[in-house]
Order: sequence, then C-alpha cells, then structure tokens
Amino acid sequence: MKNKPLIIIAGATATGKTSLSIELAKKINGEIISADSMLVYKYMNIGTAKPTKEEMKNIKHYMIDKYDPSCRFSIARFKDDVFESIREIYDKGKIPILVGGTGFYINSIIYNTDFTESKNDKTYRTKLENISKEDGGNNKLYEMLKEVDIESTEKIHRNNVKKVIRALEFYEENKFPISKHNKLEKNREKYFDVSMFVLNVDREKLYERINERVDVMISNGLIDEVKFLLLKGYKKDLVAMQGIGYKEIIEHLEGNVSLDEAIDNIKKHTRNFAKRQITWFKHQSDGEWIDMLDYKNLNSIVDRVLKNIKIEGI
RNA sequence: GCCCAGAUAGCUCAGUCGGUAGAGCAGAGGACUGAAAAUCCUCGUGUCGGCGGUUCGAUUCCGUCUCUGGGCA
Repeated sequence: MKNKPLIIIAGATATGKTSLSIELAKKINGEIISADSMLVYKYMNIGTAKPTKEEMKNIKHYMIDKYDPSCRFSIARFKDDVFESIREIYDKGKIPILVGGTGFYINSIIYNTDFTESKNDKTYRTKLENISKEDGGNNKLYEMLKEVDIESTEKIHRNNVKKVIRALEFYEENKFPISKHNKLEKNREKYFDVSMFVLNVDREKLYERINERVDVMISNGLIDEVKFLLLKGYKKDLVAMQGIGYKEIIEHLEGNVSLDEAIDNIKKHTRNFAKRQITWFKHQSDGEWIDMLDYKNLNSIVDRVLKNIKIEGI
C-alpha cells in the first residue's frame, strides 16, 4: 500500500465535498471512503447530511452506517478500518478517495499514525474525571501532569481538561510521555502518494449555505429523526447524540428551548464548527485549496481536480 | 393626551456616588495525535439616542426633543 495513490477531498461542512467526490469517482474508477466522525453512525442521516443512496450513484462508500450510535468510536478504530478499506479498493484495481471534514482523522491516514493498543481498563480515567469535577480540579490534574510530562504541560492549557486527562492516561498506560510520542509521530513521512484538495467557499457565502442547509434538515424531518433515536433508547450523553443538530433538538424536546432557538443554535454551532475546520486545514494540512465559487459548475471543478491528480501505480 | 420605565459594542444587558466604559453571545484569529460535529486559548473605542444647561470636566445631574416598551385615559 505504501506510496500508492490516495486522493483526498477535504473541506468544511457545506462546501460541496459529496457531489464532487462522487463525480470524481465515476471519472477515475474510484471508490469513496468517508472521513467523517458522524457519518459512521447508523440511523443518523438528516442531521449528519449523509449522502443518500441516490446521490451515491452506485459508487461504493466505506465508513458510512458502519457503527451503532452507542458505539465508542475513536480515531484508532477509524484508522484501522480505513486501512482495511484502502487495501480492499486497491485489490480491485480501483482508486481510493478519502472524503470528509474531520481533519484529525484524515491526517491519521496520510501519516499512518501509530496508535498503540490501549487497555480497556478505564478506572484510572474515571478517577481523573472525578478529580476534574472537584473545585480547582483542573489545576490539580495539571500539577499531576507536571510530575510526569512537563513538556505536555507547556503545550496543553490547564483549562483543557480533556487533553490533560488524555496525557495523564497515556503516561499511565505507556510509562512514556505523550509529548515525546507526538513528536516522533510528527516526523513521519506521508505513507501514501497523496493528492489532497481542500474545498473552500467564501466565509459569508458559506455561512449562508449552512443556514439554508439547516432549514432544509428541519423540513426533511430532523426532529422526527431525533425522536426516533431517543425512542430506540439512545441517550443524550452518547458521543453520537452530541453531534450538532442532535443535541440542540434534544434540548428543545426536553422543553428547555423553543424550536426557533434550537434551530438558531444548530446554525450557530455549525458555523463555529466550519470555522474550526477551516483553521485545521489551513495549518495542519498541505492540501491544494479550491475556491468553489470560482467555478461555474461541477464539471469544471472535476476538471480542475483531474489536472493535478496522481493516479499512477495502481 | 397623561404617567412610568428604557435608549450604552452587531445582539442581550452591566456600570460609572460626575474624571469618556465592560460582561455574555455573535464575529475574527489560533491550538490540536484514542470524545475531534469534541476540547481549549487569544482579541472589546463604542458620537454611552439628539440638542441645550449646570460644572474645570457630563455617558452619568437638570431641562427638552425623538424613539421603544408598559400602564392610565
């Protein structure tokens, strides 16, 4: 698999990744792997803007509808699954196209990041989480981290409890500081021959699109989708149910906010999210940026991408 | 028409016992290696509604006008 071609279509939400990737797949005999932390979940379709069967146009998609919403999904599992899918695609003589907005996940594929086996024993983590709930717990955890991994302490802000806990957990499991581990991983070469494109839309226009898209989700029945999930017994504290569009509707169904407020919150949170995605791709990737508004239609964008694509060696 | 309460950052509102102001949200920028649609960091000058008056000095006190609520007719 090493040094074989891998095409990546990245970009913030609502930039047009889905339609471009499907057209591209048709043109180059490719198959699509989703790099999205939410599309992996079953039964979550409207709120995740999951491509429909019709949209997929007989192009095989991997990593969609793969796990139950109660599943404890993680980047480590994502990476293993995707490597398996890529192998499968190569075996067919086809080209894998990795498509999605979760930059963190995408990089784990590009660099073949090493995720060492983690223990299933969560007692240490639970202990740390309990400390974090205490008054001044964040400082306490931060001091604990100073004892074992000063370097992480310089990089992670004391308020970022989630990351402080992970660093402590990592040290407990490996007796090795995560800061050193990350440094080693950072020096890795790209594992594949990557052609990466980052789709971008002018900020103001993107925000407009997001707002419209949320309205469409509502009229397509997002509320019923959330009700259905709750009915099936998926609780609101599941990671999947914390997805944008789901948590806000739950808030409304619980009677805490009006429907209009909930819809505004979904729009707001999606906008905030898109901005974070853009920041990630700006600094954590070296993809080629494509300003979607520069092109008249989908075909011209496909042509643009085809010009700079490397697909030899399949 | 009268009475009361407001008018301060894009929005919601604090505040200044008179020395030209600050939170939350929005917005902008950034970090990121096992929850990432998560988590976290940084960034706040705006005729303090208009016009007068008092004062060394008014966003703050007084008058008046305009607008917005709410009440009484």
